[in-house]
Formats: sequence, structure tokens, C-alpha cells
Amino acid sequence: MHGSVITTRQAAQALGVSEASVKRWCDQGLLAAVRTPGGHRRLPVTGVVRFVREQRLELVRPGLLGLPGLTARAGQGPERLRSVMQAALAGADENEAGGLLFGLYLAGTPAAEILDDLIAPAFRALGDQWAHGELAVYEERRAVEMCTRLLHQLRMFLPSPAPDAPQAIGGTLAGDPYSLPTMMLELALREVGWRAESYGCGHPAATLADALRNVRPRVLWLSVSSFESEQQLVADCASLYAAAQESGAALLVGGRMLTAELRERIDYSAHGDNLRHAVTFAQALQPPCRPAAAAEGDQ
Amino acid sequence: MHGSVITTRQAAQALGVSEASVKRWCDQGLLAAVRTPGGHRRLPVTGVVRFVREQRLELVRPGLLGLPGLTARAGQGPERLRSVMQAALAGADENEAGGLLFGLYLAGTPAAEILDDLIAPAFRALGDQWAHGELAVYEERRAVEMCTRLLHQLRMFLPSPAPDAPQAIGGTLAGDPYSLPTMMLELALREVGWRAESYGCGHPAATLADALRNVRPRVLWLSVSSFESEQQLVADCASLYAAAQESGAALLVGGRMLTAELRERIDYSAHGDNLRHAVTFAQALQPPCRPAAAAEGDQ
DNA sequence: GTCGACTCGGGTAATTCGGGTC
DNA sequence: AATGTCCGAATTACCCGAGTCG
Repeated sequence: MHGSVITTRQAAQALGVSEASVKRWCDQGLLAAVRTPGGHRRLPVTGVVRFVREQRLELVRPGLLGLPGLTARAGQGPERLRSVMQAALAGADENEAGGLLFGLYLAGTPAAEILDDLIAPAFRALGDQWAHGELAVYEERRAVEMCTRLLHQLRMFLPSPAPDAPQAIGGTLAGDPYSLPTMMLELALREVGWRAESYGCGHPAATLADALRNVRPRVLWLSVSSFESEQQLVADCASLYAAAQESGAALLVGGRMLTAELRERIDYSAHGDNLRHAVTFAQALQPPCRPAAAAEGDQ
Repeated sequence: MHGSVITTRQAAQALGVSEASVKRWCDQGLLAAVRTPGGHRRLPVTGVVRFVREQRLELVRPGLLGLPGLTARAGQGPERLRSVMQAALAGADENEAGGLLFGLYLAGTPAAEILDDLIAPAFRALGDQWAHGELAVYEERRAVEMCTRLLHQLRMFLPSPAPDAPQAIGGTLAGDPYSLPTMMLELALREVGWRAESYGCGHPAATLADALRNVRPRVLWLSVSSFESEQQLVADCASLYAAAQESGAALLVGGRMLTAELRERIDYSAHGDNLRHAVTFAQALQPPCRPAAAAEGDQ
């Protein structure tokens, strides 16, 4: 998979069509392509992936694009998909998990939806398994590592945010080592054109206030999957809400530990039960700012 | 300053074409090139950039061919490279950092060497900056996130381990949230053909013992970048060493918190001051087992 | 000066181009 | 209207012994 550009033949084989079709689609501007000095077309894989999503085509041989073998799961219900993903994560089957994830993404499912309805529930189920002594800690950690890799791969397929897109930053507070939720929010916001950047885990509130002052994002998000002291959490949110107000940012909070009664004691601009809610809020806050540059290439 | 010049191979990999094409384009005058006394072509980076713009070619590794890396590596010493990387990490300049990282990798530098001599020192320097109040916590966390993405990208470039390659697993113990070192060891071992898998951070010793029994790796590594109780660490290592013995695995320990006097109190099969040491030990333990599958498109 | 890794050149095989047609 | 196939010409990729680089 070295290299992000492929030839017309590779693209044709990946898509399961003739080279002539690929060439025509390129010439019609449907498929992004660059030319070698000798006139041969070279297609960035990111462009091919976008094309597949937009046109609802099927990837016959995803391996040619550096993607895991996709398992076509057209008819399966979400419940079934979740349990397949759960099994793949628990069993460290990266191909299966990746095939499922990218299969859905290529089929046109919004990333936020995949994360909300597939990944998050799968990890909740793993948590339940652990609570019942059916899953070892190392298995859960291993699943997290694997999922992190897959989400980073997914991130590379999302269009790069426009330089003038609204910015959002966020992470977790000290005592909360759960990196997946904040990474997932980053992906969900980037998908809709935000310049979103997760700053990772374990931030003292004061440093996020510094970040607000220095980076001046439009939104600061806080993912709360665990905390050491309820009191500390409430205090941190209060100070961050104040800092956000001062710098003209919105404070977006969410996470499985933010129970209703806890939220009553917390200041925030908005709360998101899931990624869809969070994305909706961000969209409302800022005019669409649609698509983000067509720009190929990752970074 | 003899400026930034690259070889035909570097240019070919950056452009995603064969070396033959680069040579041909040079001979056609499309690509600027100078000759060494012996007749080898050397391409100024500026010329490659101009060529890319004129021909509308796309860089395979955008940031990768982004050049700061290639420029930097031309004449500069390792000290200078480290400070460039440090600045890129602190300033959240992913293109710059990626260009440096992949530029060196494409130039043939072993991953273990890049990680030992570039990444690790850069983070040590960031740690010093933080200690002197010159770097905010959020900047350090942001750098870690960025570096994690880049290392995952690098991981995809490494050949997939052969299914029958010796296996190694590892991670950090509870109280140690530093994920980069263990991820780096994973990369270093994979580079030399091991089926290495980092299980991430925060493992109770008992779960790693479970992993030893269930996964039965040839090596278990422990990365120690911080700990809560020295006593606990010593006890954990003792129990893990025993478990490793029992399952026929070697216990490999390392990390910046493993001082000499601490090591005296710890049982282990080998200690690695850096990745090179760790790799050397693994290689000694197990016959080369070189190749690793080519892993391209399947079927 | 030795040595491994890289590059040179040139020839050959494999692809891709564009256009026309089915 | 859209796709797949066929064609000669042009472009790119692969190969390999000799020489160069570091």
C-alpha cells in the first residue's frame, strides 16, 4: 500500500469496472486524477474513496487501495453488525473490524453514525463483558489500540478541513484516560468540515483554559468517561465555562459519565448524548461551512 | 551550504513513480539535476517542487514530499534535525513533522534509529521545556496526539509480519499513561520481522500474566515511563518475570524511569536503554526470521 | 582501502494513452 | 446514454552488469 496514487488499471480492478470507464470518469471530472509528464493518469486513493461513496459504487477489491477486505453486510441489522464488531475487537481481528468499518463508510454511511451506532455500542458491550468477568483487561486494552489504529486510518480518508473552517478543540480532564470518545468526536466534526483537533487525555483544566486563550477555537469540547472527584469535575467545568465565555468559545460536554443529575450542577453551552447531537450543535453554531477543500493527499 | 539535494530514488518515492521515470525526466530536461563527479544525479528539492507544480503531479507523501524533511536531512546534523522536529511537534505542524519522519524513512534510515535519535530526543526536549514553564501541558498532549497519528502512518509502511514470525506483546503498567514508548517498541520490532503488538497502557500485572498464558508470546515487554509506587513496580515485575518464565517467554524491560538502582531490584530477562538495544536482544533470542510478507492487494 | 548499498546506463517487458467501434 | 473491447503509438516499469558513494 505504499503510495497514495494508483493507476487507472488498479482503480479499475478495485472498482470492478473496465479501464475505459475509469478513464471516462476521470475526463468527466467525476474522479480526481493527475497526469504524469508523459500523460498517464494517476489517481489519488482518497479521491477514489470519495468517488465510491458519492456514486454508491462497490469496491470489488479494496485491498488494492490499502483497505482491509470489506465484508459486504448489506442486509444485516445494526444489532448483528454490532455483535460482529464486538467479536472482532475482542478477538483482535483487525481485518474483520476494518472491513466492517470501511465497508459501511464506503457504502455512504456518515462517520458519526458508524461511530455512534457501531463502535460506541461495541465498546459498551465489551465493558459489560469485562464487568461480568468474561473479558480480560488486556483484551479490552488491545481492542482500544486496534480501534485507535482504524480510526486514524478512517481519519485519513476524510477531506482535509479548509484553513478558514471553524476550529474546535477538546479532550478529557485529568483522571480520564479514555481516548476513544474524544478521538471519535474529532472525526465526527471533521466530517462536517470543522477544523477539529483532539488534544488527548488527562488535561488539567488550567491548561485547557490556556489553550482557549492561545488557540482561540470556536468550540471547546470535554469528553467525560470517568473522573476521580465529582467536586473537581464540577469546579473544572465552571472554570472552563467561564474561560470559554471570555474567549468567545462554546463549551460542549458529553460522555457516558455525565449523568442527568451531574449535568444539573455543571455549566456548559451544550450537551451531547452522542456524536450526532454534538455535530448538530456545532452545525447550528456555525453556518454550514460546507465541504472542506477538495484537496487530495493526506497530511 | 550545499543546500538540499536528493537522490533519484528519494525523488521517485516522493513522486510515487519508478526511478527509471525520474532519470528519464531528468534527461529530458523536465527535472533539474546536477551530477556528482562520478556521474550520479542529484536533484535539488527546489527543482522537484517546481516540476511538481508545473506538471501538476501529486506528491505521494504530501507532507512527505513536503520537503522540509528532505531539505533538512541533506546537510544537517542529528542535533539540528531533532530541534526541527521538536519545533514542529510543539507548533502542531504535522506536515513538517511528517516530512521529516518519512523523509528519513524513505532515505533508508531504520525506523528504530529514527525513533531513538529523533522522536525520543524531541520529546525529552519537550519535557524539559515543560519543566521550565516554556510549554503548556496542552501543547505537549497535542504533540503526543500528532506523533501517534504519524507513527500509525509509519506502521502502515512497514511490511506485515509473517504469520509464523515470533510474537511479542507489551505495554505499560497501571499508573503509566505514556503510550508513545510502547508504540515505538512495537514499530521497532515489527520492522525486523516480529509479530509485535502493543497492548497499550495501564495494565494491572495480573492481566499481563493472563495475556502470557493465553497469547503465549515469545517476549513480553514492559515500558516504564512513570509509576506510582516503586514497591508496586518491583512486585509487578517479580510476578511477571515468574509468569514469563512459566510460559516460556522472555521479559524485556525499558523506559526512562528504570534507573540503574531500580533495575537492581527487578527481575527481567533483558533491559533496553533504547529501541536498538531491545531489537538486538529480540534478534539474539530468535533467528532473524527476516522477510515478512509482501502484503499487497490480495486475491 | 575495503565493503555494502546505491546509482548508472541501456535494453526489454508491461502498461497506458487516445480514438474509434461494438 | 453508458459500458466494454480493440488498436498502434507512446510512456512507464523492471532488469542487470559495471561503476560510484559514503
